[in-house]
Parts: sequence; C-alpha cells; structure tokens
Amino acid sequence: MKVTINDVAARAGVSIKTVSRVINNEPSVRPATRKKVQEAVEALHYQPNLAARNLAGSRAYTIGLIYDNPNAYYVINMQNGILDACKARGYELLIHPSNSKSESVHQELEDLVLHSKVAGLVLTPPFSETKSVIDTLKRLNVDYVRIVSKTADLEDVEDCIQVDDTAAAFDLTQHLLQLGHKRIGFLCGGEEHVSTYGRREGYRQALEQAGIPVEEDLVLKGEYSFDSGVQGAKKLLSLDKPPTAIFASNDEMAAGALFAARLMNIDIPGQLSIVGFEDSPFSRQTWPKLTTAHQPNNEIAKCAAALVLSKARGHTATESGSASKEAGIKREFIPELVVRDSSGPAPTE
Amino acid sequence: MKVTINDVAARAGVSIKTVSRVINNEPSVRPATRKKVQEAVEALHYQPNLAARNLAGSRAYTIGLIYDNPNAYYVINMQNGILDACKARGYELLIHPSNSKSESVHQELEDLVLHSKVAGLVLTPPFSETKSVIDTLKRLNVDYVRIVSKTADLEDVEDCIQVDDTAAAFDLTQHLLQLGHKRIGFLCGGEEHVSTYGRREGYRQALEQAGIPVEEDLVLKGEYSFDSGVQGAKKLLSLDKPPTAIFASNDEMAAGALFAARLMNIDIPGQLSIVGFEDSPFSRQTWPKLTTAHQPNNEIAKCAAALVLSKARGHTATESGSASKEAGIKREFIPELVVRDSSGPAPTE
DNA sequence: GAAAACAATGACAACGCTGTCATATTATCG
DNA sequence: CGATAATATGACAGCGTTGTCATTGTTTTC
Repeated sequence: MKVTINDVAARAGVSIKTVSRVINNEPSVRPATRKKVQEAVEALHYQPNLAARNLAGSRAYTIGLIYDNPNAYYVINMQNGILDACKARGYELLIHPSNSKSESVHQELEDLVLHSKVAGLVLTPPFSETKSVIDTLKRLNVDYVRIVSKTADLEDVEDCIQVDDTAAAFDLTQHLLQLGHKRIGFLCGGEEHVSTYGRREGYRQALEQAGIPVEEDLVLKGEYSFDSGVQGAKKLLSLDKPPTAIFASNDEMAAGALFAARLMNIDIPGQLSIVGFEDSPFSRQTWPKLTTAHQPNNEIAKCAAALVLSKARGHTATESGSASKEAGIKREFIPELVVRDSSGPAPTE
Repeated sequence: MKVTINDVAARAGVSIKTVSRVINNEPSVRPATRKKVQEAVEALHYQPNLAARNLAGSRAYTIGLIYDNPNAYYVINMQNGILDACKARGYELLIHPSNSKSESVHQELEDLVLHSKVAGLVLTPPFSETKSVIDTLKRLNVDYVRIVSKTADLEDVEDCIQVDDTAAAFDLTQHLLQLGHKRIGFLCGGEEHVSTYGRREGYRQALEQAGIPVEEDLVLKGEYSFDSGVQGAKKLLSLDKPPTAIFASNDEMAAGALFAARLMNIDIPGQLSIVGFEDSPFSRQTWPKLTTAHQPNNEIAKCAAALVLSKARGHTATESGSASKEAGIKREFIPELVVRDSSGPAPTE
C-alpha cells in the first residue's frame, strides 16, 4: 500500500541512496542505473514522503503564501497560480491569511518559518510592501518573493515581481481622455497599498500629457472596497460640477461607483463613464460590463512561485541543470486595457 | 534559534518522552512535572516540528480541503473556516482544487493521502456527493467529512455536515408568494450538485402548499454561473407570459438574471422580482441588492473541520479528554432568508 | 509491613528520507 | 599497462518526533 524508498531500491537492485539521487536529479548516476531506478519508481507508483524529506533534508518542500486581501478573486487566482507552479515541481502550498494591521504578523511569520519548514514565501501587498515584514523575513533568513507595485525607489528588485500600475493607469486614463473626457474623477485605493500611489500617478501623468491640470477635488481617498466606491462616487457626483468619468482604483470600487450612479439615476456610459482596474471576474458581471485593466494574477503568482523555488534551490547547488533556472520567469507585468461597456464618449454639454 | 524537544527536556530536567507526553496531553504525568515542562515550553517558545511528528507518529497534522467550485467567495469562506478550526488545534490546511469532471480525481486523492499524510479531508460539493469519490476514500481508509445538501436518502449521515437547501428554498419561494407572485420562474443549478434538486424541491413544495401548480416551462436547467443566469432569465422573460419573479439557484445566477433584466429594460423589483441563494458578498454589490438565503459557509467549514479532527483523534484514543469531542459541533444548517431590494410586490396586471 | 497493583518516567528503536564520507568502479593519461 | 584521477555507488548516521516496553517510584491492600 505505502511504498517507500526501500521498496524502490530493492526492486531496482540498488541502494536507497542511489534512488534518492535519481529522484532528486543529482549527478553521478550512470544512465543505465538511472533508468532502472526510474522504471522501479514508475512500476511501484513511488512518491517520496514529504515529512521525511522535510525532516531529513536541508531543503523544504512547502511554499507559503501570505496575504491579507478581502478580494476573494485575487486570492484564489494567486493560490491557483502558485499551486500550478508547485505541482509541476512536487511542492505543496501552505496558505496563510493574516492581518496586516495587527502587530502579530511578525510572530506569525516566525512561527510559520520555524514550525513548518518552508522553502520560501510568496508575499502579496500590503505585506510585500511593508518594510518591517521584509526585515523580519531577512532576519529569519528565509527566501521570499514579493509581488509589488512597480515604483522607482524599489530596493532589492531581484526579490520582486513587479506590476506596473502607473503604466496601466496611464493607459486607462488616456482611454478616457480619448473619449473626450476632460473632468475625470479618481477614487484612490487604501493608503497601505503602494499600488494606490502608482495608479494615481498614472492618472496624473496622462492628464499632464494631455495638458489638463489635476483638480484636487476630483481625487478622493478611499480603500479597495465596494462601499468605498459607492461613497466616493456619491461624493464626486454631488459636486457642483461633477466629472464625466470616474477612474476607480479597482473593479470592486468601480462596481460600487456603478451602484452609486444607479442610485442617482445616472446613465452609464451615456452620462458617465466608469473604469476599474484588475479585470476580476465580476467586472464582467456588472451592468454594464466594466472597462478595466487586465491584471493577470494567476500568471503573476505562477512566476512568483517559480522564482521562490528557483531561489530556494539555488542554495543547495546539488542541481544538475546548473545556474540560471530563473530564465523565462517574467518579472514585470503591465496590466492591459480592456474596453467594455462602462466607458463611452463624453457627453456633449 | 530552532528549539527542539531536547532543549525543552533539558531545561525541565526530564526526558524527551515526558515532554512529548505533556505536549500531547497524554495521561500519566504528575501535575508538578507537567507544570515544569509547560514552563519550559513557554520559556523557550517551543513548537513541535511538524515534519517530525508526521513522520514518527501514527497521526497526521494536516487536513485537506477538496473542492471544485468556480465561486471564489465560497472557496475562501471554506478555507478561512477550516483554517480557524485548524489553528486552534495546531493543524495545517492543504488545499486541493480539483476537477470533478475529470477521472483523475481518484488518483489525485490517492496521491494526496499517501504522499502527504493527512489527518482527514473536508469535501465540498460536488465531490462530497459523488459516490465513486466516497468509495475511493473509504478504500483509502482516510477520515473525511462531507459538506452536503440535505436529502432524505442520505447514507452515512455521521460523516456529513448538512445544508438544508429545501427548507431555505421553501422560505425564499414563500417570500415571493407572500408578495403576491403567482408565476415564479426557477433557474436550476448544475446537475452534478445535489443542492440543485434540493432547492428545486423547496420551490415545488412552497408552490404546492400555496395551491399553485408547477409550470414546467418556468423551470429551466442551468448551472451555478453568471452566464447561465443571464441565459435562463432571457429565456424566461421572452416567454409569452413571462413570470413576475425569478428564483435563481444562487447569487451568481441571480446577478446574471439581473443583468438580463437590465438588458431588456425591465425594472427590478417593480416589474420583476429576483432572488438568489447563498448571500455571497456580491449579493450586496448588485443593483439592486439581492434578496437571498444566507448560507454561513465560514461556520459550516469550521464545523466540518472540527468534525474531521475529532474523528481523526478518535482513533488514537490517547486523549485525556475522552469520548465525545463532537459535542457542540453543529451538523445541520438552514440558510436563512435575507430580504433586500431585489424582491417586491407582484405587479398588478 | 510486605506484596501486589498501579502510576510516572525514561531508554531506545522506529518513521522515510537526505548528507557525509568511505569505497568500488570506470575512465584517463603517460 | 599501471598509476592516477574521476565517477558511481553504498553504509551509515542523523533529522525531531512518537510508540513500545522496561524500569522506577508510589499507592493500595490485607
């Protein structure tokens, strides 16, 4: 029922150490021997026991995902992406939702790393952008990859998968400008997210390029939630001179803005255009469907996981396939404009 | 840095076996000794190493969650609920998304159980309701708890957490009837889900009680997705004599129905009432907000996990706190009617 | 108060693998 | 062809726990 390395060794007529070499892709095994072992593995459906590997080896076979994100779609996409990368390499995923506002994160991280040996961690915003968290991780000497918003003053770029929020926000804003909008409201995300600033910056740059000054009244603080979108839009639309378009910093906020517009009997996109950011599934489930920027979270997560693993493996240079395993791992993503039905020509006054 | 059972033993002046006894709550340790050990554990921040426990012990310290559900909110809630239960008891969660339509599930399950020792599995629909999957699990002799839709002919009730879809659907339908609706369309979920039948049955019973015959034209096949909701609603609303209310089998379908109604310029709830099922976050993010039945997935998952763990522990009767650990674990849930804005009085003809 | 019963503790061998190091085999070279 | 250098393989000791079983206290019992 339960087949161990001994069974394989016996069947292949070699020592367990040789079997170990084969399954770990270590050098110094003659092709013929390797083949014998591989056949035995196949025949017996052998799968190395994870607990034993973790215990015995210096490497670990689990990667952890740290997140604090109320957006279920985001989280699921991250998980699936990582899982994809893990499965291909025989690793497992340990998920760890946490609260970025609580001070306990550091203790939790320490426990996680010490208690259940992890090969590495994937961090999502806002953890990935919190210095104290990164410091803790450095102190614990654990590998990690941060999924972060691209900014100029980023340290340790090699630990990061970057998302260029600024460029995407620029495109989105330009799209609105091209539709003839001159007054474009902007709903900011939470201040603990660097993406908030990146997206606003893209908005600013596009306006600047078009020679339109940023009106501070049109830029509202908020957070990445539906309710925040509702509140923000209400406020913008109650202005004496309301904007003809609203850039909501994510899809959830955009859905909220849509909701507020409906409340106020405003036609979308006839009287008001709304754009979101992320292209989460429900940007297709609103009425009308949202114009947004597609952020390939699944793919991003996959790359992050691949990067963590290549780092983790880097240490134990026992690999045969030497050097740069990192080749082919995309390190920067620019969300792409997706035009749907929530944006249209600016109304003629 | 990394503190092991040896460190604790040394500090407490006992053997490692005694420490093991204390941390596992085994009997036969004098209170004074127990206290000494506990103090040492505290002082050193000792946390037993999971890999070692898994390897050495007969029990496992990981619980697996098997799901195949496109609904991100559902999955996240399940995960969080299980994680809650796990954390309290020092277990870990291994998530395993799978494809219920593929034949590979059985092999995957086998690998999962054999490869990474699990204490037990939590199954969600449709796996929890698929006989062949259950058979495989029985054969593998692994503990599991199934989250299922309550039905009369359910075997092995003690393995289940039941959700009474019929009762909730009955309430929802009755709500519509009380608003004066006589022609109520029904959009079915996927046929692989038992809940689909339960919900339809509740709908039927309510109509029957009200003395209204079920019109087969008003009951449409579908699946638990937004698009299916759109299609179904379009069809119903194109009928010669369209219904005045639509019961969508879940919130996503209801959102789809809402979308279709908007497309056809139908006022909700003025001309048409729509109700959903589940009370997922986005039932609050549609316009108008959905009347639905609240299904406490987080709580359900928590109970499922608690049940798995109590089962797993049952085997190793080493526990001090004897017998029925299962006390206090809720085994049946009836989603509760939540009236919001998508349902209103039937239009006068 | 000695025998019997029981409770508390510890020594030591697993668990299934990887790491280290010694050994056996094969290739290389003068 | 013999010596030397690689290369391939295996023996064996951990990794940090738990499980088994033997040993040492501590009660109870008559």
